[in-house]
Amino acid sequence: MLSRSHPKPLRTGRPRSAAADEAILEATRASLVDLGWSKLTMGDVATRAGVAKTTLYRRWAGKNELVVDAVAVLFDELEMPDLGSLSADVQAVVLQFAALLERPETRTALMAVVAESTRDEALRTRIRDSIVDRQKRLVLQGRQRAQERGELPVEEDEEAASATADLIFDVIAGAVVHRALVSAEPIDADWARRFTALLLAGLEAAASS
Amino acid sequence: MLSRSHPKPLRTGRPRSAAADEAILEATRASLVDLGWSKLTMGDVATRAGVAKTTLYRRWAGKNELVVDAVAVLFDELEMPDLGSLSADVQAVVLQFAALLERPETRTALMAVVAESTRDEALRTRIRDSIVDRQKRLVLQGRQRAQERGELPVEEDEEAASATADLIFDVIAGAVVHRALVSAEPIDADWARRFTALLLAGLEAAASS
DNA sequence: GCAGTTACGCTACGGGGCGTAGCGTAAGGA
DNA sequence: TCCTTACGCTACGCCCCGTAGCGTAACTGC
Repeated sequence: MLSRSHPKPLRTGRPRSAAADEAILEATRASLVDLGWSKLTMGDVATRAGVAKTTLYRRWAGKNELVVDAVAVLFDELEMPDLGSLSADVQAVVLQFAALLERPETRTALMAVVAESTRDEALRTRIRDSIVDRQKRLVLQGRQRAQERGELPVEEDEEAASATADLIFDVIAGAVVHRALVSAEPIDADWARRFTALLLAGLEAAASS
Repeated sequence: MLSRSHPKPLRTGRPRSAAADEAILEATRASLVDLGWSKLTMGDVATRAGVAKTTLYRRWAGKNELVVDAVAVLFDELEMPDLGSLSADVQAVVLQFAALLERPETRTALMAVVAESTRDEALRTRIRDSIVDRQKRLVLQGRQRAQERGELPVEEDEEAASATADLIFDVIAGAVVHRALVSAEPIDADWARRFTALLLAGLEAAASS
C-alpha cells in the first residue's frame, strides 16, 4: 500500500476543479429532492451540475458513493448544544435529527444507501465514516457533559462504557429514524420530551443498580 | 370506489394460479438472497419462478410491491411468547426480530422498501398493513400480558396509552434495526438483556411518576 | 516558452432492464 | 358449447449504465 492517498507529493497536470465537485454534490441534492433516490440518474446529475457524465465517474464509482457524499455534509449541521441539563440536550439533539430527516434529500437517501450497504462492505465503511460517526460523536459529547454536571456516573470499565454508549446511540438514532421513516409520524417537541424521559429514566435506574 | 377488492362476486374465466403466486414470491426471496435488492430484476424473478414476465406484471405493479409481499410473510414468524415476565418476553421478541434481520432477504429488502416508501404513499400503506402492523401487534400483546401480571399499570387515558405504545414500538424496532443494519453489530443475548433492562427501567420510572 | 501530465467536454456505443402490445393457447364458468 | 379471463411467448421502444476515444484546457517543471 503506497501512500497514494496523500495528494500532496508530486501533483502535476491539470488539477481537479473544486467548483465542479461542489456543483456536482449540490446537483445531487437537488436531484434527490426532485426525483428521489430511485429515479435519480448519473446523467441527470451531470446535466444539472453542468459537467460531463464522465467527470462524475472520474470522482465517484457510482450512484451510491455519490449520494453518500452529497448527503454527508448535511450531518455537519448536527450539534450538541449545552442547555444546562442532559434532558434538554437530548431533546434538542432529537429535534435536530428529526428536522434533518424531514428534508426530502435525507429522507429518500438515508435508508436507501443503508440498504445498499448491507451488500457492500466498502459502502458501509464510507457511511460509517462520513455519517454515522458524526452522530455518534454527539452521544459521547453529551455523556461527557452529563458526567461533568454529575448527572451520569463515570463508568470505570472502559469496555462497558463503550458498550453503553453504543446502546444509547442505537436507541436514540434508531427510535428517531423509525418514528420518522417507518411509522411516518411527526416528531414534535412533545414526542421528544416523552422519549427523552423514557431514555433518561432508564439510564438513571441502570446507573443506580 | 367499487368493491373490486373482493374477488367473490361474479368471478368468471380462468382463475389465477395460486401455485404461480407462491412460486413467484418464493423466487423473489431467492433472488433477494442471491442478488440483493438493487440487482434484483423482474425478468430474473420470472425465470426463477418458471412464469412469464407478463404474469408478474398482472399481479404486481413493480419491484417494490412484489418485494414487500415476498418479505411480509416472513414477519408472520414473529410471535410474542409468554415466558412469565415482561423482561423475558421483550428479550425473546428482540432476539426473534434480530434473527429475522440476519436473513439476507430481509436485510437487503426492508430498508430498501422503506426508502422507496418515502416517496410513495401507496407503498407506505402497503408496508404498514403487511409488515409494520404485524410487529406493532406484538407490543400491544406484550403490554396486555404485563398488565395482567401487574408488571405494568393500566393507563386510563386511551389516547395516552396509544401514544405510549407507539413510542415503545419505535424504540424497540428502531433500536434493533439500527443496531443490525446501521451499526452492523451483532445482536446477541447480552445486548438484548441490556437493552431490555434500559427500556423496562424507563417504563417503570415513568409509571411511578 | 515548451514538453509532459492530468482533467475536462463531447460523442458514440454495447449491454441490459423496464413495461407493454399483440397473439395464440389453456382453464375455468354459465 | 360459448364466454371470459389467465397464461406463455415474442418483440419492441425507451431509458439508463458505464466506458472508449478524441481533441482541448489547465497547470508544472525544465
